[in-house]
Amino acid sequence: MGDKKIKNMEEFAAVSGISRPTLSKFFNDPSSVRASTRQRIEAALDCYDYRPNLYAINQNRRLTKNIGIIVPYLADPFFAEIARNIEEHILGTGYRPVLLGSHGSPEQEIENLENLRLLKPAGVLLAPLGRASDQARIATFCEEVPTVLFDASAGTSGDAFVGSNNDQSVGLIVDYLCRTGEPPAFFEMQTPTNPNAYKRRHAYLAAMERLNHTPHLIQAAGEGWEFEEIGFREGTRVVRDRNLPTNTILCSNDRLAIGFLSAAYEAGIRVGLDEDCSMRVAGHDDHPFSRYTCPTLTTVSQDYEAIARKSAEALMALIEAGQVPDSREVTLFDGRLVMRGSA
Amino acid sequence: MGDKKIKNMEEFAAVSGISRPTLSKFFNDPSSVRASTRQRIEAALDCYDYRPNLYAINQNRRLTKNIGIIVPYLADPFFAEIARNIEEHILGTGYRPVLLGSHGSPEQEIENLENLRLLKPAGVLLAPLGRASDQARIATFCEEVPTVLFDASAGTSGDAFVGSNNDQSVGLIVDYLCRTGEPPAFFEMQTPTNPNAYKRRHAYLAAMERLNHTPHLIQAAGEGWEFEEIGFREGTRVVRDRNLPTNTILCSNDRLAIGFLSAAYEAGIRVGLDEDCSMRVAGHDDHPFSRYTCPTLTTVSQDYEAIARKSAEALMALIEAGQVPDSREVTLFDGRLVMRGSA
DNA sequence: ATTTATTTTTTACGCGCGTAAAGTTTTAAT
DNA sequence: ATTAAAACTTTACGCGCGTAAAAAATAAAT
Repeated sequence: MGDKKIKNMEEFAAVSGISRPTLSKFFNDPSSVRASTRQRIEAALDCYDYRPNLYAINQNRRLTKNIGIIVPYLADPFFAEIARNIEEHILGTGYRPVLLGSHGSPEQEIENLENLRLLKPAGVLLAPLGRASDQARIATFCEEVPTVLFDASAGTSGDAFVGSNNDQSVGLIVDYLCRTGEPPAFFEMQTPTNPNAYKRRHAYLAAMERLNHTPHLIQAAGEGWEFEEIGFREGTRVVRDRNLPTNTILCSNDRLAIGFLSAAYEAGIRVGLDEDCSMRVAGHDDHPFSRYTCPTLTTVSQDYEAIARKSAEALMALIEAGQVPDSREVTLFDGRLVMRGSA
Repeated sequence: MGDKKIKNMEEFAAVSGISRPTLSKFFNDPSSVRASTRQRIEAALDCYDYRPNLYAINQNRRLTKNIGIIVPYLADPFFAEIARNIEEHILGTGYRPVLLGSHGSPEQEIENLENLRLLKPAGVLLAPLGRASDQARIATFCEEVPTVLFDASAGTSGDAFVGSNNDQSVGLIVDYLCRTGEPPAFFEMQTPTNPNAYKRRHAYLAAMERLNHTPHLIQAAGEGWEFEEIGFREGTRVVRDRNLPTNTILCSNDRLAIGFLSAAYEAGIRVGLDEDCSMRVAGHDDHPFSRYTCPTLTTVSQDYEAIARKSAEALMALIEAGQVPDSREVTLFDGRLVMRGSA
């Protein structure tokens, strides 16, 4: 590392013997200068502690090297994990990730978009809240900034969408549950905030019809992002009332399932595949915590890594193309069955 | 909201009839201009869509209105939650929070500090990794930027520290466990990454001595931040070997406890207070997920809100003072006993 | 060695705003 | 009404870098 402090690029040009415009090119893209000069610059950087002023750089550039990442809820390990993956991909391309969480609030989501706009980002990766989102303003934003939506869509906003194939994944777990026991009822939120929830509901209905079984929806009341709480509360009601046509429950997502399992445990109902178990519960997403539930949660995994990679790649492609694409690319990843103890 | 787009402050000065220097003052601090002019400006903002260029603003200011927040691991809901609280407090003061996660990596932590330095932040709130942190570089950073450490300390770096009173909180739960049954053994990581872990170990030893009980440490091997995994693996071994002097386990943190409970469940051991239970397990932190474990986890809560508020306040005080304080303020919050099903 | 293409240097201007200084207007106080 | 203080306007300069254009230097190709 360097020792002597350098004030600005002018000064660094003086001590390194490289002209300032060339240095400017180098700092914007090291590969844009001749290899020999690049080495000279890097050698100088070893002797002198200099990094260009971020604000001066971005003031004149129409587009910065910032990439915004917005997720609906950072306290949900699912999103934290996927955000982490995306961050890593972005860093690998020499861009600078800026992570923002919307805390489940549509106002915060818009606020985040506004703040990002001030950063003049090269592009944005957005996982919208879903139903609660201000679709119109998101659409406006997407027209101004290259944006890839992931996890959930918001209308047809965005130049690309990366998500999971709910038809396939829900079909997979319904198939599995039917093969290994009773057909499942579907446990979900009555008015889910996430558009994936609707897709999963329909996928469940379709899968049950395909298999010639009567579908059964259990719809929990409740708003917001406290899914475990909702799963627990309504799960308690479900196991108390005991008027289910089936003892196999497929939850719309793992967080609901975590709450449901907790409710079943409290009610003294054994969940799982053993002889003495009276109920089976499955989830969806392979949430980081689902391998530590009691019993461990059988679920369908979303391919976090693939979604993160593809989202980042799609955005980089957009940025490099430098123009709005002629068509909106949609990528859906298949889920993988994760057989654990609960079903 | 405004409709007409304004390019820069000069233009906005023209249409609003306010001089540019006054506008500059206003945008830096709305309360620094006369109430009547403030109203005129705000009225103009309603008609015209203008926000000052972030980069131009910060270029000349020696200190920006940015406040950096660094947590060791964003995928841990504990840190996600505390970060969210801090963000809210920062926003309330008119500053702009910038959240960064270190992904459990000391290199990333230093990288985050370096990146923050480029942002010329008014101050930084840092929850260091702990033992793995590059203490020297953190110390250097703290001398250059007003910094409040929270959750964990790093030597005596930072102008203030806000954390929890491990002596009190561990003493509290040890007391409780002893009053209601057997004295607990202490389940922890052998080489914990977090300095709190050492404090808790000592607090446990002290509490047991005070109560005239023989302490017993169960030290799990393992590195990194996959605490549930480590708790599960070593928990499995512990319940298999069954050579414990006690059937009450106090875990150094809730994430270890979550893994441990899962292990106990898998081993068919009932945990809790009921007649048919052969083991009690308690944790520490009141992790967001600990109310959904099976059984629900008895633990000591850390006062997230208080830690977040005090950290933010301490930093704002530092910033407003505008100088290094004569003494390093240390604030420790007491824990609250959270009695649930597991002990 | 000559030509040509590529890269670097020199020179110069501008981005949008912070901010200092001096002059003017408004407000508050007597 | 007079005076002093506070707030505002005018004018002007600078921050650190992007970037365009023309000239010079270097490298590659014949």
